[in-house]
Amino acid sequence: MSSEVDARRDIRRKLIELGLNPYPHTLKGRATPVRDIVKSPTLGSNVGVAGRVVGIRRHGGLIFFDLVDDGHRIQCSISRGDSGQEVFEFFDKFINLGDFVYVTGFLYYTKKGELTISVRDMQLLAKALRSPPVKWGHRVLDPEVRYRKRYLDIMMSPQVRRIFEIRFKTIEEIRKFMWEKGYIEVETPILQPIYGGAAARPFKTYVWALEAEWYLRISLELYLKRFIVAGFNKVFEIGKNFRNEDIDVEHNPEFTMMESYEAYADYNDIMRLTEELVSTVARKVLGTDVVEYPVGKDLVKISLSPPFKRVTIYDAFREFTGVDVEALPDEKIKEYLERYSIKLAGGYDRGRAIVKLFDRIVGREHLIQPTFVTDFPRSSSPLAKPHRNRLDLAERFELYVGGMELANAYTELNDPELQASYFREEEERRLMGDMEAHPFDWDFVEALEYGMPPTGGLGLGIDRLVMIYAGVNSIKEVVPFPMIKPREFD
RNA sequence: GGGCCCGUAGCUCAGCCAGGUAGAGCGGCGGGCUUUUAACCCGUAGGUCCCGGGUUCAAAUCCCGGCGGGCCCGCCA
Repeated sequence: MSSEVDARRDIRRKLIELGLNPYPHTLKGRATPVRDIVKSPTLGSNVGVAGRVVGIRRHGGLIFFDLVDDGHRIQCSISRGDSGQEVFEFFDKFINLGDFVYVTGFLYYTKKGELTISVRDMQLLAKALRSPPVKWGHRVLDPEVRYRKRYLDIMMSPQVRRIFEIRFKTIEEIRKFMWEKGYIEVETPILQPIYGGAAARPFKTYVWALEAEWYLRISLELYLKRFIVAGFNKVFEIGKNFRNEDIDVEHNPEFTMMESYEAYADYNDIMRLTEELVSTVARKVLGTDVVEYPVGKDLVKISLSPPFKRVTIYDAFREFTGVDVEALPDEKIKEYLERYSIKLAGGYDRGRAIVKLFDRIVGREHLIQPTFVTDFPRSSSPLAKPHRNRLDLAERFELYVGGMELANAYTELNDPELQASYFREEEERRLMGDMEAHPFDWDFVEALEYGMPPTGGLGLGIDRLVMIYAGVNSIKEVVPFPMIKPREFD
């Protein structure tokens, strides 16, 4: 089974015996990025290139091989005649697929017209003891291998590499966008004595120094608002949240959020900010704000150009189901809950029931093109400010794209007395068994008591945004190292 | 939490339904080949058939239990 590894260990040993370090500290010369060489090749010029050997084609006295450097491939050739006996035999005896090498030589085009380096000298930079599992450019297929050994998935498949290029470029462009809007990027604690800002089951941990049980944050919200209380007008943070819940194609227990808070803004301002961000970042990252996203068996064109559609949650029900939920008596709503086998932890609550029904019936299926769903029932949104025109609603919106909730935002609640009473409601539900009810955060209420200006806040799911940008419908495709059970080493 | 599917060589898979010597292609190794590019030709090595139990003269194959993975449903973003 390990015969291949054994053979390569032999080569490693032989090299050492010959006084050739299989893992040298430095290159013998200068390496130019393959990206630059491919972009504007100067024929006949002497170049030095470093990379991984991902393909070898032997033709007797001539060998073609492919190097990949930072995702860019270039072909090299070694021949007895042009490269010399010594270089030829070094490659033949000591180089395998997967090795990192440094080569110098001259650029030319082969008969088939491919840009190639005619190698004159080479240096082994790092010996690989294992061969890549697939040929370069071909996808690793076993999903378990892909997720467990993601480095192989990325190494061998440019399509997979591209997804992560999109991911990290997206994060970079979001930062630039927010900076340009005058937001300051801040940091808040990941370990917290009281978690909050969302409805979710937390991860618990123990702080030895304080002899106390703490939590990993489930959102960034309550600490960012403390920054607004502190007097910063525009803050944002990009960071990991942790929710101790199930793993599926839209959820990973550890996921990345961008949250922002802006003093003197309301949720209408935040809608404009959000649609501008989503389209601007798309254009920066992809060069376009029109994407294709798999919905069921179809690839659907999605336009991310502002303005996005705006619809209240009640109008969305009317539009997509023909049902006037607003006018339904509680008994009817309970019937619907029954029909869709939705259980409400913590007892029946009209507002929260309506939101659940919305998630189930409307959101996933109908909201493919970017849509702001607004004005949620107040009782479902304990951190949002009641609607200026209707006390039973909250000034809240969710952004849906591709049937996924991408963002959640409020005109933030800044009345400490109301906030305390909403926390009390949550506490009651918690006592009635709702594991995900918000815990009462006294310290946060006290902060509000010192005065928080009118504020608009946004939470944006980065992983899901990247899914939309990359056109993939599983969060595992965009999380570099998705959560998976560890395996014993064999 | 519930359901469905999958697990055989480094990789992709066949063999399982209908029990009877463990197979192919690619990759590896050896040989040939000086313009190939998923190179080609010849040869060769390589297996805990996921694990444990049961049925049977005989289990990769049938049955039970477990482990791992994927997908769907429920819940959350």
